[in-house]
Amino acid sequence: MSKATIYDVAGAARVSLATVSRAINNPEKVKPETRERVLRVIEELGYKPNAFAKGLASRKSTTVAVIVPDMSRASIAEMMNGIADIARVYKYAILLYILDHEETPEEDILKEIVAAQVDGILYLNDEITEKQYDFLLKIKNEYQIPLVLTNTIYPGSDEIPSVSIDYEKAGYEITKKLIEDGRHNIYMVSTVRKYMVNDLKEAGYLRAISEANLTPRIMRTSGRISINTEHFNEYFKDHKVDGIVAVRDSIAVSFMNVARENHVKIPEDISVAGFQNTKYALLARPQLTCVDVPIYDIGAVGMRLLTKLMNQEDITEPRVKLDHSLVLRDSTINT
Amino acid sequence: MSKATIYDVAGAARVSLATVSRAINNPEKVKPETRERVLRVIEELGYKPNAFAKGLASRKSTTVAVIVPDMSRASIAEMMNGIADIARVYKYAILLYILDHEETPEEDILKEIVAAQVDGILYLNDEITEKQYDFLLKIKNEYQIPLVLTNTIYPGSDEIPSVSIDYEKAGYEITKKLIEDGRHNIYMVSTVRKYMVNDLKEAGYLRAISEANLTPRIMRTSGRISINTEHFNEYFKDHKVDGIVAVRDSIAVSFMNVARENHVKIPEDISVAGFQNTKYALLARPQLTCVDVPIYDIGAVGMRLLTKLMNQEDITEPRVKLDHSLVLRDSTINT
DNA sequence: CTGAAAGCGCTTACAG
DNA sequence: CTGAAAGCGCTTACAG
Repeated sequence: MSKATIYDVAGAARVSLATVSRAINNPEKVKPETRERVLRVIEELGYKPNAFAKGLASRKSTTVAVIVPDMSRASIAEMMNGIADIARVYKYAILLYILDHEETPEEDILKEIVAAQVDGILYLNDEITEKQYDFLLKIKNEYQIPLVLTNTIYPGSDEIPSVSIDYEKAGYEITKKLIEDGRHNIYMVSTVRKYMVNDLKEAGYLRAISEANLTPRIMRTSGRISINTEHFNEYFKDHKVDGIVAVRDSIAVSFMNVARENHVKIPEDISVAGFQNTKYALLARPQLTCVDVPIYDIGAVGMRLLTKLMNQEDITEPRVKLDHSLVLRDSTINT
Repeated sequence: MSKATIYDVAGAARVSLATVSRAINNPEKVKPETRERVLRVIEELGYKPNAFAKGLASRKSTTVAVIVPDMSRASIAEMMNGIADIARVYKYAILLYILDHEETPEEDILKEIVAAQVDGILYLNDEITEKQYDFLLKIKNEYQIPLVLTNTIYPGSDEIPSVSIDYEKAGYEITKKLIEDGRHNIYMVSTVRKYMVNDLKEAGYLRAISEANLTPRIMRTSGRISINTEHFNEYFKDHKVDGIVAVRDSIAVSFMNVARENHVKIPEDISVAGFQNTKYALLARPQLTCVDVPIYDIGAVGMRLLTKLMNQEDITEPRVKLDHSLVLRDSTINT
């Protein structure tokens, strides 16, 4: 049996194709006996409705598009697991779009997504320019495709719902933790590239620093180890530092390595903290203190929110913020 | 303009819808002037062919399914980047299926994939049971859907093409390297769970060990840090060891941490090596010697192979093996 | 080179 | 509760 169609099922079950369709999609509208008979035939024939025909006729695809910047970022990958698990529960298929920065204009990809007739879009890119945001808004409004930002927050507008943690607060808390360690020269190590969430972490850092009447010091470097290692070595030759809050665990670990090579002791001389609570933090020595970001949950809740939107349910809060926590380990003093 | 259809374009360009279709799909069959006119209208109207109608009518979806076990494994994520980049070149969309071990029977997922009418399937799961393989074969033969195994090798059969490196050889080479370090009690640290590729790494290890007339010692533990840390601590209390080949970088790093905590020096006392050349290897201290697996390329070549299959092109070699290399760092002696 | 028409496999009012 | 029929938006022989 290559592919059984609805006609084959209808024939074998001696009903019309309309009844087959109902037995599948609106079982309660079909007499139990008929339904059973039809379902049995479906089973026997291994029938599966052709997704294209279904999508064309119903104008619903039960497919969502997930747009991600770069799969190999640890946070994105784990978020995908959360998204996929919830998508499965609600029977949505996932069309994956990985952005290749700059090469394919994002507009083209979005057009493609519209053509694919997805029922909803999950946007995981953590840097959004105003232009991109406007484009997303256009998609939402013109094409009426529900849209959720996951682990991204667009500061200006609430129009597109988002799910993340309160990064500003997290940045504030982790900085405060280092201040409690008795540190006075605390640097935030952020990225050269602008990411919305890193801006928020920086804002939280600045709030804590200013509250404590310390001098804010933000260093921007690269997420690439080979680059930031150099950079750390150079930069901290003539900078006094006793505390580091890095926007990513891996950057914090990278810093710790450089510190050790310069015979600086952690946490005795410098307290170090990161963000995310990845495997990097656990494998590092000393183990890294960091903000635990519930990244799986962010994906799951984002997908769940999208299903609500696709069902036209009312959303009470357009900006969902999940709880985070501080994980204290050996890279800070923790008195 | 919500969604322009082919009729809108045909009307505005004063041609039939057949001509519009041709202008898009077989431009050479349309008179240049007509074509230009049509294309201009398409541009103006922002027309994109409805993917469902197109799929239904043409019985091709220009979509491939990618089946993965767990997104958050570093190798899978990076492979996805390679897959996506090539998919884009050939205009294929990606339907992502993440397996939730045990919960949803894989058969159901595969049925779903068949229903989705994908043109091809990339299978990234690195453990395949005989039953699963038979099922994949059935899909390939009954439904005629091209299939490629990526970074997985099924030992028994060549029927489904695969792309990977020569893991047996890599296992052999890295073990040999430790033997050259002068090690005699070399353990392979593998996983409790059976993965095809780890079997191959073990086979290579065994070959090198037996060639050198040493005693093979395979320890199986978990990829989870909390578990394997305990396990290492316990196990190596009464086992002499001077060399470790771990099947994954992160396991090797985890071992190095335990060793250091037991005041064992690396590489002086024990040479340690891993597999993959991930960021873990670079962030570790000492930096980890390992087999470099061109994981992005494996994804890219796998996708490329699939496009050939989908175009009915002939495949000369069903088992593509990409080159790997040994990256020597400070966790081995490297005389 | 172009158009009219059939058909892809479903869903969904509309009757009955 | 069930069936006949229109329609979803395309592609593709078949004529011309």
